[in-house]
Amino acid sequence: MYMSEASNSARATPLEVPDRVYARFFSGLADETRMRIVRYLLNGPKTVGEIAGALGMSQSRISNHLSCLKWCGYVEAERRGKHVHYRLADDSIADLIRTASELISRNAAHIAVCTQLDLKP
Amino acid sequence: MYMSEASNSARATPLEVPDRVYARFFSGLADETRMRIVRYLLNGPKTVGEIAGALGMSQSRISNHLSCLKWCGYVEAERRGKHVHYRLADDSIADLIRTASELISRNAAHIAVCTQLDLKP
DNA sequence: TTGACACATCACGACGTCATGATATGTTAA
DNA sequence: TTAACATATCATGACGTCGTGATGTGTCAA
Repeated sequence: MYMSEASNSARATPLEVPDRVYARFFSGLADETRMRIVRYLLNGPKTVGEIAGALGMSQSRISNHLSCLKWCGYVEAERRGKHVHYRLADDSIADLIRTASELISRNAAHIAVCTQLDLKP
Repeated sequence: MYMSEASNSARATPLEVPDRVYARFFSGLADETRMRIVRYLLNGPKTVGEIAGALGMSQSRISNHLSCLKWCGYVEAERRGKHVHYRLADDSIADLIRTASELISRNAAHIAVCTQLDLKP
């Protein structure tokens, strides 16, 4: 899904995160399907099939989004036999979502109808 | 991209946020230009012209993105004479960015070999 | 080895989002 | 009022991202 040039170097403790990387990172949560997956994984590790079944979506769709989430660092995968178990990669992802929900709760009505540059209130 | 809402929650508490709204909210930060604007506004309120000048971008481009950020609740606008001053709408937006930077930094090793996030500064 | 299962990847069409440049709205001062 | 400035909005074309369905890869058991 995502395409980009390969990176050349990254320091062990990068103090400056380029805005482009921030944007890429947040784009991981800027999709309803991926958001559903991430929030579903708050319940604990799940296999691809479990996620697909729980969300009522095709296996390829879930797998595609999981691979996107993995690249962005939201989830980690571990193969166990035929299955691959996915889990959230870090506890602070829950913090991120909690902070967002607080911000959203103050402006939910507007956000729901936000259509980016094509505003039609 | 946008699908209808899948059956998601059963009767929600007032604070429950639909995943599609989460996605919309995070899409506000899922663009490099908007990310630059938001981070620039961490320095304090600025007019449209100031932002456009500082970032070297056209006025219409900045204005378009500001209107998007406003709808998503990231910024607030206040007109003073001919100018419109924009500021971050909430202090916790800085928290959101800081948490993200920690997550990104924590994944430096993985991101270093990531072919989808370009880390060049 | 074969078959079945679980998951990953790919190509394609549909549609969303971007930057640009032209134009419209609003504000102030002369 | 008019002119100049600051900002907002719109139409267009380029490009990115989505979901689907087909196909590829990996694992295990018989």
